[in-house]
Amino acid sequence: MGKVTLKDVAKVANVSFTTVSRALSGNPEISNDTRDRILKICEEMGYTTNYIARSMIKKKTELIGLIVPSIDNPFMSELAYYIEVTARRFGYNLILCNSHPDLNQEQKVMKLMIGHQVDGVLIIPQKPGSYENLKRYTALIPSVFLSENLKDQNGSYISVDNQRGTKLGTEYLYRLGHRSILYYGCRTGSTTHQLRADGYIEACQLLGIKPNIVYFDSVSSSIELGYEMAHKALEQKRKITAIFASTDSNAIGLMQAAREKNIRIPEDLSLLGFDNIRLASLPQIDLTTVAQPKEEMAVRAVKMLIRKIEKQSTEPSFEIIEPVLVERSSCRSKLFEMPLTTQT
Amino acid sequence: MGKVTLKDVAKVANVSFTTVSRALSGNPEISNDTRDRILKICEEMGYTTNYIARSMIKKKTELIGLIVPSIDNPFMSELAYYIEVTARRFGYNLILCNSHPDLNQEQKVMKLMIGHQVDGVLIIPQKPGSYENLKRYTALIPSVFLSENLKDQNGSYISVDNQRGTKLGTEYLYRLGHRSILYYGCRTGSTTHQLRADGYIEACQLLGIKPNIVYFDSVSSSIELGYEMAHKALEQKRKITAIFASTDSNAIGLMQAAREKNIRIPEDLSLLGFDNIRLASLPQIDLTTVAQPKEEMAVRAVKMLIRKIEKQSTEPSFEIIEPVLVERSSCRSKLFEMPLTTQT
DNA sequence: ATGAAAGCGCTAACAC
DNA sequence: GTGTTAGCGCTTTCAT
Repeated sequence: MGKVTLKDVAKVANVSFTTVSRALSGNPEISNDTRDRILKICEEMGYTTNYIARSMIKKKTELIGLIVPSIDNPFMSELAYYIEVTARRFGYNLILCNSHPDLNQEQKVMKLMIGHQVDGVLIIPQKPGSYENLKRYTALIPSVFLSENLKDQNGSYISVDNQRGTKLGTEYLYRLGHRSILYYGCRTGSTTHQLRADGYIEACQLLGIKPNIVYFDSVSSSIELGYEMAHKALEQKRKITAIFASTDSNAIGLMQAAREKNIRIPEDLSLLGFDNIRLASLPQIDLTTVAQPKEEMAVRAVKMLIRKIEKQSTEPSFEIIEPVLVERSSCRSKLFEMPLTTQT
Repeated sequence: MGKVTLKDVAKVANVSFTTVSRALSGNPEISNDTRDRILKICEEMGYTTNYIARSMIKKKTELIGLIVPSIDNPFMSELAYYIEVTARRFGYNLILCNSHPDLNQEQKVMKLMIGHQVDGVLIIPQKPGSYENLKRYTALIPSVFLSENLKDQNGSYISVDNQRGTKLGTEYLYRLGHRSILYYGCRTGSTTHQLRADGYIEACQLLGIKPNIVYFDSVSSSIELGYEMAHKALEQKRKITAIFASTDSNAIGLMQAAREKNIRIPEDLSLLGFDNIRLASLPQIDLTTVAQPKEEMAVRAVKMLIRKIEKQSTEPSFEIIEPVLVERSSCRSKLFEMPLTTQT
């Protein structure tokens, strides 16, 4: 198991180990003959560079830490995929840690990563309190938060324009003829959710319709929660013609509850989601939704982090990504319902 | 950004840096006074151990490499979640790489991980050829393959008992009264799929019913493929009463095709899957399936790898996990259809 | 064009 | 108990 080192190669090639190092690093101050000869010997002996040793000197590991609440969440695993691919494209590898179940754990893995000398950290925060929780460490090392607005706190982040997203969605429903739109599942205590609700309210005011919001008093969204809370919301049914769910998960949970109540989507009720998780595109779901462009977010987060690493900067900066409406089949136009006579 | 080192602390504490090292490592050959004093100074100065430097000497990085085809696949991200949690419980961290799109890439990331001096590698193989593809490197470093049978090739692996799984499933359908069961989506060229088909055939022979298999000529399963291939398979409808899909993805794709053809599941057709991916439990899907116990597989894979690391062993070994039938609503009993008179 | 030597931050073996 | 020294595998001066 003893790995082949520069010294081993040097011995065989009858040169100093410095020369071998030069051959491998493409240093020009070496004759082509020796370089070729050495490279061939390296290949034969199965030499592999020890990045650890190199890091000691270069003070760079080419490692990026990725902290996610839980990688088995489809939204996060998709982000993680694009992050890994992008990072590797720029020569960086990923150390992955789940920060669940609590802020303590999140701190612990952050410390761990710093100990491993990662060049920078990408954090998908676990809770609204995550930024405060990690502040002490993000000051030490280039860090970027992903997917949460850090409004008013001076950290770096990439986030979708949540407010614009709900405004967009509300306008879309309005254009389809909906005038009584319920906003479903605003999580109290989350900046992101606050912004989403704000966008909805703003659009309502602009369009002259009355806002109607169902709040959730929980720390995370899930299909189960969306299902449980749905029954209450669906009681309002007579009045409302469309529901704008704060997340796709909530929407999908509600979808199930609606089915049990024999409320057809979109015939009886239009349903709009937010996030565009994978599930939304499943034929059995086919949910119209306001998409967070995951690939773009991941790519920009990695690029921002690498810029910070290269400048050794911990200065805050941020980028806001435009959301995109993805039309599927869960919303229908109410316009065709109007009797033609009204137009004459 | 210059991090605090042992030397820095030593200077402040007025001791040699060895003493500081001893204080931190809990070495007993040191007075309580100095230890406490030093620990306090470390805390104040914000010292963090440089694992990189430690690794150089210990020749252990406490890092495990995880190679997955694509982390955004829900099955894999779920496995990855349990792997990370288990690994960290044993003091190991994870380096994550996606091996897509090809065997070349898989080799590249494997080399990379070895370069980073990971203590061992966990591989979710990309293709049947992956083992052969990585052989050269798995010989160098403790490695465990996960989720693929490596029958006849001498590598280490953890896999569900695929053959037993399909036997189990077929028997289940038989018990429900099905006698004409189509096996849907056997991928040619995959050992795993071969074993699954074998289990189905074996059960059929034991039960005295005729095997009926639809083969897929592709390298991976997906909902889309399951959907596309379904139309042909559903033509056989008159004769068959149940379909056993080789994977949940295939089952879900077929489900959609069935709906378009107005074939009701389970009323007109029973459907059984394999894997128990997250989607299967979605209320809108609710697919009965033969589950791969993901958590158990992940835990056992990590434990096996750590055992190898501790023994510095590259000897092959394997563990086969028992599949579990998860009943949901996509299969129905045909028994009640039989007129009672037949029993008199 | 090549070699010798220093040193990255740490642990471990050996003195005292 | 504490300090001294060597050295992990590599890159990077500085000589030659």
